[in-house]
Amino acid sequence: MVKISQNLIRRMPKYMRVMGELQEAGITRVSSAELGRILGFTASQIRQDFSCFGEFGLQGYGYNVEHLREEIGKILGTDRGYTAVIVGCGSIGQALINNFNFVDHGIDLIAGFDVNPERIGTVMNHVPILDISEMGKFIKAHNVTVAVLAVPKAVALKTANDLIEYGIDAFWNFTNVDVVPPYSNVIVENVHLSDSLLVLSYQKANNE
Amino acid sequence: MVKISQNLIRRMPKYMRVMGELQEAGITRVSSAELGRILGFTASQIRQDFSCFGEFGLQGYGYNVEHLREEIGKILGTDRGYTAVIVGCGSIGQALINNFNFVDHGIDLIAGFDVNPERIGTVMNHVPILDISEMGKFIKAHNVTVAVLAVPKAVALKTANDLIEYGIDAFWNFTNVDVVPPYSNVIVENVHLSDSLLVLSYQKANNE
DNA sequence: TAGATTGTTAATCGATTAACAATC
DNA sequence: TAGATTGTTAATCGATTAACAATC
Repeated sequence: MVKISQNLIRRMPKYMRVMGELQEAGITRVSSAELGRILGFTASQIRQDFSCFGEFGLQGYGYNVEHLREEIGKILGTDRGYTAVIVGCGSIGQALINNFNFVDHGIDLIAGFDVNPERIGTVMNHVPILDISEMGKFIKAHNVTVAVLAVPKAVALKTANDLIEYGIDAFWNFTNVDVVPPYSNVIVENVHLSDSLLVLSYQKANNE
Repeated sequence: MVKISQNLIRRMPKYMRVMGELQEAGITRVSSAELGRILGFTASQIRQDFSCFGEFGLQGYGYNVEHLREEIGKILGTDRGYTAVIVGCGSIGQALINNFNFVDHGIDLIAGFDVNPERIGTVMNHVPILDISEMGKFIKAHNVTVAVLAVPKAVALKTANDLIEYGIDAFWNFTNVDVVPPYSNVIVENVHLSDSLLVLSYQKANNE
């Protein structure tokens, strides 16, 4: 198979999103030209992108929306039954528990962990909040795929190291701490809100 | 001046972050080679990047950390005295108010807006929460630079259009709704958490 | 001065776009 | 069949890297 560039990987979720919207709108087929119009990409790029993973279209017809969506889902791993826990249930953790639809991404959010006794034992949006001291046992018992790291900066590194010890090898990292360097087989996706806001500031400052 | 690529713009906040860390650590000078080691970039790329904006270094010496940080700040607009309001103070909005350090990005968060009477009139982390019906008047009176959009999906488009009418032309968009298409002179920075999680899922699914 | 490191030009590499034969 | 649109190869474009003269 061809080399999958970082740029291409970041475009895949966008294809996924559009396929969902088309499906909801009851549209059953779509051409690369139409997809290009929707996303602001060239038709060429879209066909090139898909061809890196297989042949999903039909000459003279285009792409079947449902089928393409399924295939992209397989590529992105949304069909794998992944599970997640949120570590740190402060305001960021709670915002994710209450607002982010993990199920839509094929991920089952099975628990939150915190140190605050007022939170421990509660249930937020069907997710039980457990004592962080039980985390090791829980993770070993439940085959957890992803740890959502939303703890305070000061304990980010220590918590990440603990999680790695418990067998976690994929982090969705909301702390502004680089938690990865030496562990090359640990996957970290950083959510750098800072970078995002600074890009906006740049655009504003250089708009005219 | 040279053309500034999107890739370069997205690297600038990372340089900014490292300069801050170096400064905190009391380091006063740094070479492109050392920066490259820290960030995982080539020294060549770093010099090339900086040269798009000016000459900030000194042959045989490298870059003065404080000076370079200041210059990058100017490029990113952190010295412009921008102000922001948060529109929608549900859990995402509150998480930002309580956790995100706007001041570190040179931005003054001056108000939140909501429809919920229980929130209106309160103060969160020094930020007053006001009735959304007063938003138009407030924005016209206070020269607001950025609107942080954190309202429910259903009212995202309507709220964005209102804000544009009140004179807002820069959005930090936490809704999963594209709020921009036709308004070409409105800047939108989308925080697509979905995309981020799907990339993580992809990496996990294709790790071995 | 000798050593270090920049800013910049040229070379390479990779990603996007264009073109088109294959085929539904 | 004629029209449409894919998958793929080739051409172009842009971004990264290498090299080096300038100079602190």
